[in-house]
Amino acid sequence: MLRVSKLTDYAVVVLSRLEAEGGVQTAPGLATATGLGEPTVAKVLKMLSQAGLVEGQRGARGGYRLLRRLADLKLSEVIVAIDGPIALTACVDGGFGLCEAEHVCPVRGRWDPVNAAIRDALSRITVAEIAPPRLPAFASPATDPVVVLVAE
Amino acid sequence: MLRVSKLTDYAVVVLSRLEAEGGVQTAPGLATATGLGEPTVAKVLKMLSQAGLVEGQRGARGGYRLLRRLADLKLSEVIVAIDGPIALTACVDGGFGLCEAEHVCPVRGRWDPVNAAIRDALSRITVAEIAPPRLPAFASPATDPVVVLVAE
DNA sequence: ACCAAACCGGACCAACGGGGTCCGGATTCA
DNA sequence: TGAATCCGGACCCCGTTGGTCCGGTTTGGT
Repeated sequence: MLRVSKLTDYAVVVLSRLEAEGGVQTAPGLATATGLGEPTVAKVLKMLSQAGLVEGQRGARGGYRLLRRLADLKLSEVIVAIDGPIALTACVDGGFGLCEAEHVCPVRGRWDPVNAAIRDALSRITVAEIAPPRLPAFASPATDPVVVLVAE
Repeated sequence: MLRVSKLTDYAVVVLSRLEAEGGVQTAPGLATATGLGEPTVAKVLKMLSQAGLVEGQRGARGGYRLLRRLADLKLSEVIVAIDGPIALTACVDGGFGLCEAEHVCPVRGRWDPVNAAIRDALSRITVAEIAPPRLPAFASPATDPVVVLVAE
């Protein structure tokens, strides 16, 4: 269906929350602030950390810190960090001889301009453009309102 | 992984073969010509027929016929025909009611410009541009190296 | 009139990957 | 020392994808 994973969507939410609050924030804190599951948020942050988009500080008083402004962060970077390389066809990855029709497949390498076009389009959009301008205090649900944890 | 389905890839192969040979061709014939499984080719052709990209003629001496030149066929049309609507996130363009975390999700509708950018990029590429210029049935020496495109 | 070829519209099933959870270990600060 | 927190895995459930198959219908040829 030509879709990115949900994790990428979550990453945008978490990143925007990181920038909105600023400083160092813990994974549990971000989870409650965004309404997402804590293990899921932790997973997303781990991936973003491995990709160098955020930095993790271990130990007590630890947490995650944004390394770049969202306005300087391309959406393609987030997608690559979560979903892996942007390649529309399955034949491109691995390099294994797994494709049984390898010697028959006539379109090998022909998707390259398509991949380039997609990559170009996604690199022209910054995370700041699609991030919610401000995390709305979603007042609709009857559940306990999410309290904004102010650092100080 | 931000990829289109294999069926879409097959569709490009089948379409290019349809145009290369011209006229009306049967699904089994296209299967043997492309090296793909016959049921798979039939499935792809059925989808393309439902989308109005090809026309099926039933009965003996039947087969499928290309309705438009590949140069006039946008790649996005093929993707939509096989994979469905192009929407990177499960929440399709402001759709309501389907997302269970509707009141929690803070990025609703924010992926719309991204979707638009992808659609635009894919509609600027024709099938003729990525279709193999000629189908090498057997003699393909696999010279073209497989390139992995990593978005920056 | 009959049969074979071919499309049509489904249902069906196995395999893969995504989504989510959990745990033990390492690190840092009070 | 102990609590808080990140880190790096392993693990399982489930939906989608892919590939196949079958009966029905249409059409042309003998």
